[in-house]
Amino acid sequence: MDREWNDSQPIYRQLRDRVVAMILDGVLKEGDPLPSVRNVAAEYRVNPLTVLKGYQQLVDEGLVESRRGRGMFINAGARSLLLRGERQKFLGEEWPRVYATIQRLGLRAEELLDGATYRSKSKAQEKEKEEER
Amino acid sequence: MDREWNDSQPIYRQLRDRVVAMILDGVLKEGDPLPSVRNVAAEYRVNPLTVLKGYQQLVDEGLVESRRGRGMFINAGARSLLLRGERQKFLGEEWPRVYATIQRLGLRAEELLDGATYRSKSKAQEKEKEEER
DNA sequence: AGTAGTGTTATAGTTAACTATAACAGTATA
DNA sequence: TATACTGTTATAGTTAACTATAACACTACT
Repeated sequence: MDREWNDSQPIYRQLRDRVVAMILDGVLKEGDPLPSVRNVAAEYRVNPLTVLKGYQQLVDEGLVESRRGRGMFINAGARSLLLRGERQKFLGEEWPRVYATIQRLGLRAEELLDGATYRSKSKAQEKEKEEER
Repeated sequence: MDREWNDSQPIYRQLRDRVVAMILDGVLKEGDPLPSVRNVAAEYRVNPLTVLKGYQQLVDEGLVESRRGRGMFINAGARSLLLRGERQKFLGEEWPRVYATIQRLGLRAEELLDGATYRSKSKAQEKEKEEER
């Protein structure tokens, strides 16, 4: 995990998103405990209350269960619940905005796929003239 | 323009982004005046200071010039300045995050980009089985 | 001169996010 | 029982974003 925060969103929400990412990536499996509130707070140099707030979101979403004195644990079904929910949220809210931006900036699918893809599909990366639209 | 605000970012930054979008889209051309601080404040039911703050960002970025008593005007060269800057910002910061999300959700970037691309390159849109990873 | 537009500054209050510090409450284990 | 982990609550202070209200400064137009 990265130790840096983004100023475009509150820390507790970024924290929530990171845990979600770890669940989706399979780094955290159902039944696994989350790293403890205090540990995370120490490691990321953040207030314990901020961590708790992020974790509480996960509890409220039904992804995580809290057992006092033991820790917080990923619920059964969390991953598929997430896949459904996050997909819908992404396609309905984030992607339309992102796509509009892409259009506006006159970016091409090739550029985007090339650059960011680690499994470099290595499709002909045609060099194209910088069009100003 | 939309009359709604998003809770994921401060209003003044969303306002800045909307003006930027209008410049990129050619709705606002160089030399054009921005809608006045008071008008925007009234129309969007937002405090004038908030609008001013959004506008000031544009001034600080060199996109807009303010003439007291007259209004705020789009600078010459604003659009190409924006194209360069926003492209870099998008490719360097936003797209990597978005791309990671797409991967995580098991969505296909090609489809998302393809689907709506105006100059539909019509690359073989292979239908692939819904993998749950 | 007067009026109605502009941007700008001042004062002051509310809320959300974050922080520091400390204590409370439950569980596991030596 | 003692210790060391867990989550949770309490108290209080800072900062950024936003708000309301008002005044100031400048420009254009009748």
